[in-house]
Amino acid sequence: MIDPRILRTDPDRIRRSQEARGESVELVDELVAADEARRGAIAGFEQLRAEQRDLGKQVSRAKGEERTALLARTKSLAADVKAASAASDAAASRFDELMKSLPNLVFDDVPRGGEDDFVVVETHGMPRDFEAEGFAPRDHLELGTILGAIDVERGAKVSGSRFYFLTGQGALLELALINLAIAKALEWGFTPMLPPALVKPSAMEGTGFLGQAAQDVYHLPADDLYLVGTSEVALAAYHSDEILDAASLPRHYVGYSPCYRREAGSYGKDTKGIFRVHWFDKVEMFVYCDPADAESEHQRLLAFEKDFIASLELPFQVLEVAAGDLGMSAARKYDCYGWIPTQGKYREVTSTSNCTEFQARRLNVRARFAGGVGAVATLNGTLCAMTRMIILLLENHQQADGSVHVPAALRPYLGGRASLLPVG
RNA sequence: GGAGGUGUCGCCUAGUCAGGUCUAUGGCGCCCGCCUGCUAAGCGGGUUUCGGGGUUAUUCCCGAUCGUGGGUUCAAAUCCCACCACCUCCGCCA
Repeated sequence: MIDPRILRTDPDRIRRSQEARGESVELVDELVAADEARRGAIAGFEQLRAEQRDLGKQVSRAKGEERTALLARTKSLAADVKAASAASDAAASRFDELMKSLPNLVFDDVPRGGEDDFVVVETHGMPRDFEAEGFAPRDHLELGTILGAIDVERGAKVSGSRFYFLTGQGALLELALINLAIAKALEWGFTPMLPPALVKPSAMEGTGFLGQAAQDVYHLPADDLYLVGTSEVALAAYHSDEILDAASLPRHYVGYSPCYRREAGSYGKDTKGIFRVHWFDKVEMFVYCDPADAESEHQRLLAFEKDFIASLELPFQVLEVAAGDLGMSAARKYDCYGWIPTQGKYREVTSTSNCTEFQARRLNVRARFAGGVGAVATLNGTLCAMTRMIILLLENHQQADGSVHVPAALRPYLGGRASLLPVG
């Protein structure tokens, strides 16, 4: 939720953002009206309540007939107070509901447009020329089979489409990636976290995943719990309803958890292999900071992502995502796209969002700053999404014989081996 | 899942049985000031959070807030109901 005060100071700022997102601009006028109504209702209630309190004191002192007379007056007043209280509650929750439907404010300098209107910020590394090397690259599924690393057939048998098993070297590869990612994050000063993958509705709602993204989320109705699509959800809710010491900011957390996504609406898209799956594991960075530092923290998260991908010797690009393609909670988002040889293009492998105070307001995460108590800013960024990173590693580092070169950074976590070899 | 206990504005705590100056007590911690060569002690003041209003430099006024939500009542920290969290014990389980 954005700061309601902006409605009275700069509603045009919200209009610009809504326009950039391609969302309703009329919502702003509704919000202003609802805010007005809310304040009126509250003022009415407060006045009656003060009267009631005064009369109550008189009653407590009065005796005999005077008391009887006062009781009669205050009895009718009580009904009015009750009605006014209900009216102000209703007006307040109407306003809150509207505010919750409002996505975060996009920064003015975010590129305009939709999914295809991203801006390529940087390009790192060079895709290999397999033709020059004299062989046609195998896709990750074929490599995974040769290496005995990925089993999608049995994944489908056991759990359905878009499920897989990582087996043998594949399982070891994921474990190595986790360890490398956590080791790097520790060097950068992050606190490691193993968060729950099941969360309450408030956590899901607070992080902004129950809006337009709701159909992509698994829900367990028997317990009213949600399966998280990213550990961001639990990490953001970790400090909900808390007032942090400003001196403890910025707080850097790195979480590892499974991620579950229904992938509704992506039927027929990326059906081959493990590019788009209902479950994968991910190491995720999460930051709580002073809103004034959010932009610089965002750049740091992006730098960490780049460092990690580069350490795995993979060619990639950094994109700034256009306003119309931002999630509900992001004010700005950078994606890193890694090169996939058999697709001949760059595909998403990491994503980092600056959510400014949006999630913190909804989850009530505040800090005691010099100017008073206020919402913090939250940011998140992928350090390593396992399935996609495995795809990039297998495809980019494959050799003509089906073996796969292991980047030096990963070797210590793979028992020192320099390549993954086909299994008989 | 069963039984019992606990939940008060940072921490501890008084108040709950007998509803009404509770406008929530006291201590610790913290902040400001005084005193002092410095520190400590001492003394004085302040110290929940949210919302509304007045000023926008500080301050001030009003309403809500005693785990959460309902109910009873003119009036609820206090009485009633439901829920939540934690603790102890029992059962089950990795």
